[in-house]
Parts: sequence; structure tokens; C-alpha cells
Amino acid sequence: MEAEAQAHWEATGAFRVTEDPTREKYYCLSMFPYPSGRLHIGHVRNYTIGDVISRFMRKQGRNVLQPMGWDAFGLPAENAAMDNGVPPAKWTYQNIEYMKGQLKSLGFAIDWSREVATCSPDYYRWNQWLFLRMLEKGIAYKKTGVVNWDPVDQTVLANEQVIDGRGWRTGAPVEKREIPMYYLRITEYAPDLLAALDRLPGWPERVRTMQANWIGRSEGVRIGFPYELDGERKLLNVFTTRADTVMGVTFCAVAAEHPLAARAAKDNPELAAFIEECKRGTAMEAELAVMEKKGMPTGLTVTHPLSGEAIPVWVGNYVLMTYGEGAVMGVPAHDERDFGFALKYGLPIRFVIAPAGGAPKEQQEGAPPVPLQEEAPATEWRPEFAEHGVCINSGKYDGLEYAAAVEAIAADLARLGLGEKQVQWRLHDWAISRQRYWGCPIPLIHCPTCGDVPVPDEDLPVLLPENLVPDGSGNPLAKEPSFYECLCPRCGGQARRETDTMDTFVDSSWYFMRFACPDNDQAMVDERANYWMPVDQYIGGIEHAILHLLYSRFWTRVMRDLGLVKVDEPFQNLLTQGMVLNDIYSRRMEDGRIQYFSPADVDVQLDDKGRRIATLRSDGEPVEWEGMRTMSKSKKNGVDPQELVERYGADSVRLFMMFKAPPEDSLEWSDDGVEGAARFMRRLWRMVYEHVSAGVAAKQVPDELTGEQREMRRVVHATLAKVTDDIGRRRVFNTAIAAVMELMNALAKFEDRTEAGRAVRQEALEIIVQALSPIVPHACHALWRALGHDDELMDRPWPKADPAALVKASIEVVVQVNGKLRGRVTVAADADEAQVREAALADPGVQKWVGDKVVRKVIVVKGKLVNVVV
RNA sequence: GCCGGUGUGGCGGAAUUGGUAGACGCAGCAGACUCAAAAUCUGCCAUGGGCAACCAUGUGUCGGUUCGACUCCGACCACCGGCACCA
Repeated sequence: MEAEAQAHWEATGAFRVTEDPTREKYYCLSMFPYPSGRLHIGHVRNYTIGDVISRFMRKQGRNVLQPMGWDAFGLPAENAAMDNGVPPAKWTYQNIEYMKGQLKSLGFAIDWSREVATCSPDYYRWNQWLFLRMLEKGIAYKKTGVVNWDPVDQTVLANEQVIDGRGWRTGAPVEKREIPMYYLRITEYAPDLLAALDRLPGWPERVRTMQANWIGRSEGVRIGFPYELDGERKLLNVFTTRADTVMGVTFCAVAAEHPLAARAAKDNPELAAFIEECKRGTAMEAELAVMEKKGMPTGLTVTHPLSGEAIPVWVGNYVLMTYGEGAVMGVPAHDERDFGFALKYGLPIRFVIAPAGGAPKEQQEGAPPVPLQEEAPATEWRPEFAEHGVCINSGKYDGLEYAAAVEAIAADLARLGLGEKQVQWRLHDWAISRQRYWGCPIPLIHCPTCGDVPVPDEDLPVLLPENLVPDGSGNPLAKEPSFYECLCPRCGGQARRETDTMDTFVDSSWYFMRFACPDNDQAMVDERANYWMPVDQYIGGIEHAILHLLYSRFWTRVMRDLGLVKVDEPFQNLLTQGMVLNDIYSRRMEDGRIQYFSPADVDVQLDDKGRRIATLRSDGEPVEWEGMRTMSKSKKNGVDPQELVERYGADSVRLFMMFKAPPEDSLEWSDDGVEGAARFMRRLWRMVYEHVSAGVAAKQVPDELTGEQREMRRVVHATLAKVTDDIGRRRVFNTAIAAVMELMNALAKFEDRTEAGRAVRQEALEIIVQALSPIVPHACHALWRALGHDDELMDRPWPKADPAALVKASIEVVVQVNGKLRGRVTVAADADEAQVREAALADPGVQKWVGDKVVRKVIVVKGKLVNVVV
């Protein structure tokens, strides 16, 4: 049955769309998959959500584009190549072929004529082309950056290839290394990327918050601490949001990579060793944040810009070279990190802020501000130390509160030429160089005489050879003379081609525009992009909330500024779907290692306390339940969608995914649940066939109906209204399906076999089939025909609930006494407040609780509830 | 560590704008049909008390606002996602 529907759609080219300016477009996009080999259950969820929305919008009359492509560059292809010797290109193309078949078997309404793979030269040449434009405009530039270096394999490692600070293959301690890389000046767009978040009401609040925090605008003051070294007068610049605490500075700390640290280490071997230690180990923020704060004095001092005091300079492993200028001022009394640092190394702690408004609770209100502690041997951090307050021990600034103090101090520093107010961003420029093979080549040529020379446009694309097999040590491109040997386009001399490739986030930053015009070999995008863009609905995992979405917003702005497209924002509405989880079962082996078992191989029973008793089917011995987690190969808790589709059919799998949880929540896998979905499909099927096998029913419901028939019809139209709202506005599908299930339960009890009754039933079944068609399109396609129609269900406009059918004669109102439910009364639907109130007070159940007490207040909520307060 | 989220029966979830907590489904139990099984259908199913009508308790914990709180506010606990080279 499903194959037949799919063949029909294929034969009629049902999902092919063309630009039609006379019709309102709807661009529904799901994040394209990495072609890892097989479809993951998470993909199935993602694409089912997109398909439901696409098919629903199509029935709303929109010209719907739902494309699909492949995020085809990346590390897994190189890993697979190392494992089995197959070149990444071959592996990738095979995977694409297989997964495309899987997607087709799920019946998604995808326009396959627009398929794009990022590893295809037709696609990535435009990465290269735009990169060159960015280079011309100064958006792309070169500087050094830090990478994880495996000293044994002589190769750069991705973060995920670093395990506990060691290379995943060699086990060698990883080092931080500085190498030249290309960067994109995303920071130039930071103010706009931040401000425009307010103009994205179709994005989840939390994603906008995460992006805003990531961009991290903070207002503060740059403070220069003068020093003299090697006969030169210089400034050590720090950035602080707490300039009001500047009189409490007792040290400064610089990052290990800071030039001052390097200079000081020149004649201090101990310090040089410490700096080396800092450079070893991780470059990851998460690990840096939890590691022990360490430091070492440089022996150098700088001058406090306002007090003239000599301030020692330390090297601190917690200072980030990538934020501000890689140096911070240390105010131990009012910053938790500085406090810990000072305590550890015996640095003075000077309190310069007193609580505003006479704070600590034990203090009298209105009393003059009293310092928390003064140069006291504070040994324990208290969060209130970091709160804003009033300056003390700060000379002329004493008594000023936060804003005034910052203003006064910034003004004085500006007068001295030692600082100014400044806006600092947490966001830093995007490093796109990757020392890897399976990615888009960066189109540059390094010439010994001309320097870095861009590849001329007419020589694009710089083709990535597809026959290489990485071996884990270094980038194969750098060992392939046929790739890197070239002539300088400027002087014609021998030169070397850049062997770094681009971050795969580049590929995914604009693929959604290419879907509009995938066949254009003359331009990156054309007018068709202006027809389709922006994406009306984007659907993908919450894990992409920051990086992919931010890079895409940036890339779109760059393309806009180059006049390539008109939109500012790529994605109008965003739905971040939750992850798919499954049980994890494990057992600790004798050698201490943990072995994982597939939930399919485990029998589960519940004991009398509801606890889970799990045993391995093969040996009957117990296994440990570790809870529900995201599916992963290593935990052996993945579920193969293909097997499910073969066993239960695509519709059942789609129905289960949409019914089990709201799209934004995580979804817990359950085999029983799919079974239940299949059961529902059979029930629907049977219900339609039982009806039609009894003969043709009238397609028009007669005007004269019995009370029961009218009530049945009311439920049908109320359900339709709810489903329309749930899918169209609320984007929740589980409640829409639940509503249809309720309707089917009611319809099963509706046994009226009169002509009018059968007409009501016919209408009910037609509405059910249409309402479910975006979710379970195959069965609905077939059932629509069974119900006696020969038009295309997919293109039939979405049905509208009949307002006349929704009218109710009477309604039930619940009655509370002091907020507790004590009775129910049925009143006419048009009863006024006084009538409802009277009926409520007259109810015997209510009477019992009111008794002879005085009714103090009666709250009437129209059509819902009455609360009697006694 | 920082940022974001989640927490409701045995389980997944529902309650859309502060107004009946537990819709719908899964699992379970009982029954119908059957020689039997499967499939299907019907009923029961938060906890405690009660023969019952009914009563009390209950949405992670503690406190607050309100006639009324799963929903709003404050503090806390647990778990999950992201943290710039996984995609």
C-alpha cells in the first residue's frame, strides 16, 4: 500500500515545485543530514516534523518547497577511511545513495530535483568564490590560532579526538600549538547579530537567549597599566566591567600566550616551564573552566594608573588570550576567581566596595555604609562581595555608587590617556582553517615572492582530489604533490597551494539558499533565492542552537552586503526538536570494563515496588539499567529506522514519532509504542472499510438531525478545529493525534445506521482522513479513494470546521467552594452571570458545604467555573 | 565552571490566557469472542481511608502571591543540552 502511494507520487512528480510569483510560497526546511551511513532515528523525527508541516501548508494552498541535501564533508569519512581503507569520497557517495533510499521509503514530500551535496565541486566552488570576496573586503584574514597537537602522529586533533588530554589514537599528551589560520570577521557583525535577535519572534526564546549570551556584549572600561621594559614605555591593557573596584587591584594576570609572559620568561626558566605547562593540555573552554587556577609571578610590575602603586604581574592559566587583550586586573575582594587566586598565592585582598543602602541584614537600616572587611584576612568567599555597592577606601571616589564610580574613573583615565569606556564582545572571529583532507580547499597559493595569492576566479573550483586515503598522521593533501605543487598566478613562479580546508560549518551556512537554484553554474545564487528566502520554517536539533545558526545568520548578512540576496535573516521560524532517547543496559565485566547491551536483547520485568528488573536474554543474568540517554553506537542503544519501516510501515513509524512527545521535548523510544501506532492504523483502516462496505453514503449531511447526530457532528468539527490549531499554530502534533483518537472512540460508539447517521459518519471519516493526511500520508491517500474520491488528497484544501455545527445548547459549569470542587451544574449556553451563580448556589453538593456560613464572595468564570468563598 | 532547558500516575504525556490535575496512548488487571492462540471488542486502572455516597492528600523540595497555582515570584535539589576542530 505504501509503495503504491509512493509510486503514484513519483509518477506524477507530486513534490516538484517551481517558482510562481502569483502564489504565496512556503519554504520548509529540515537541517540536512551528515551522510553517516544509515538514517538515525533522530533524522526520522526531524524530517517527519518537517514533512507534516510541509504537507499541512500545501493543503493551506501555499507553494511549498521542501528540499533535501547532504552535509557531506567532515571527520567521520576520514575515520571510516582509516578503518577500512576506502577513500572518504567513495564512502560518502555510497552512504548518500543508501540514505536517499531510506528517506524515500518514509514517504517525505521532498523535491529531489534540488538535491545538493556539499562535497560536490558544483557546490563548494561557491564556498571558495565567496571566501575570495570576503578576502577582498577584509572580512577574511590571516592570523595565528591555537590547535590541539598530537606530537606522535604529528597531526592536529579535533576536540572530540582528545580524550582526557591525550590523543585518541596515540595516547600521547596533547599540546597546544599556534599555527597560522584564516578567520572570518564575524565580530564586525556582532552588534547587528545581537540586535536582530529581537526581530525574530518566530525563534524559541531560549535559542535567542543562548545566542545573545554567546555574542556576549558587555560594557566596561579598558584600563591601561603603564610599565617600562627594555627602554620602552608601554601599557598593559585590561578590560573590566567593574572599573568601580579599580582601587582594589592588588595584582594583574596575563594569559600564558600574552607577549608580556613570553618576554618575562626569556630570563626566567621557571616561568618558561610554567608557561609551557599552561600550553600543554586542553584548548577547550569547558575544561579550562573547571581546572585548578594556577599562576606564577613574572617578576615584572606595572603602575596603577590612578594610585601610582606598583602592581605585580602574574601569569594565570585561567586568563583567556581570546577574550579582550589577554590580561585581567585582579581585585580579590570583589571577584570570586581573583579571590581564590589571591588566597592561594598570598596576595593582598583590599575591600573597596561597601554594600549599598546599608545592606547586610544584621545592620540597621539607614546607617552609614560600613565596609564588609578591610584588608582583613578573609578566608571564605561570600557572593555578596561581588555585588554592586558604594566605593570605600578609594580616595576621591569614596561614596560613589556603581554607575557614578565607573563614570568618574573612566573620565579620569581618559584624561590621563590610560583608558576609556569600551564595549567588549565575548564572540570572537570564526577560525575556518582545518588541517584536514575531507573538506573544501581554501583557494590560496603561497608564493615565496608574492606571498599569499588568491586563486583567480576563473581557476575555481580548486578541486579536492577524491582518491586519497588518510592514515591519521597529518593531512594527506600536504603529502600530495599533485595537489599542492602549483604556479603562482601572479609571477608564474613555483608556489605551494594552501592545504588547509574549510570548517564544515561553512558548507552548512548557506546550503538553504542553494536549494533555490542548485543548477546554476554561473552564480552562487540567483533571483530564485529571493523568491524562496527566507526559510519560513526551519527544523533541527537544539544542539545547533548557537554555532550553526549564528554562522548562517552571519553568512547571510555577508551575502546580502555583497548584493547576492535581499534577506537579512535566513530563518523566519525555528523549531528545535528534542532528542530521541533509549534505555541503556550495561554490566561491569570482571576486568572492570563496562559492556553495553542492546535493549532488544534485554528482558524487563517490574517487581512489586515498580522497580525494573532487567536480565540479558541470552544468559538470564541481571544487567544494570543506566537510564534513558541519547542513542549512540558505543552504548548500543540505537534503533534502526529501516527495520521498523519494514516491520510496521512508514506511517506507523511516523505516527509514533509524532504522538509520543511534543516536538521540542526529548522522545523516549519504546517498541510497544510503535506497536500501538500500528494498532491505531489498523483500526482506522478497518473503520473506513466497514463503513464503505455497507454501501455508498450521502456526501451531504442533511439539515434535519437527531440530537445524537448533532452531538456527533459537533465533536467532529470541534476536533477538526483543534487539529487545525494544533498543527498550524501551536506546532504540537501529539495532542492533535490524541484528539483524533478521541473522535474515533466516539465514532465507534455512534451506532446510527440510518441514512442521516451514515452521512454524518461519512463526513466524520473524510475529516479524519484529511486531518491525519500530513502525518500518515500513505494510508490516507488510499483511504481517501476508498471513501469514494478520485481527486488528489494532497492538493485538496484543508477542511474548515463548520461554525454552525459547533454550537452547544447547554454547558456544564463546575462549582467550587473555597477553591475545592464540590459540584457541577448544567446551564443554558447563553445563561448570564446571575443565572449561573444562582444555579451554582442551588446545587445540593454546594449547599452541603456552604451550609449556614456567610457567602463572602462568588467568582464566576464564564462558561467554566464558579467559586463560592465562605 | 559559565549559558540554556527539563522535572506531573507503573511509563510517555494532557491541562493553549491563573480556573475541573491525570485527556490520549503504553504497560497491567478483569471479562467477551475462540477448541485454543493471535487479532479484535468491553470494563477497571494517582495514593490513603471507607461497604458506599464520599473524604483527605497529591504536579522535584521549601517558601510566597491569589478567591483559586502544574501554570506567576524567590530559594534549593536532580537530570539533560551547548561551550567555538563532532555535526
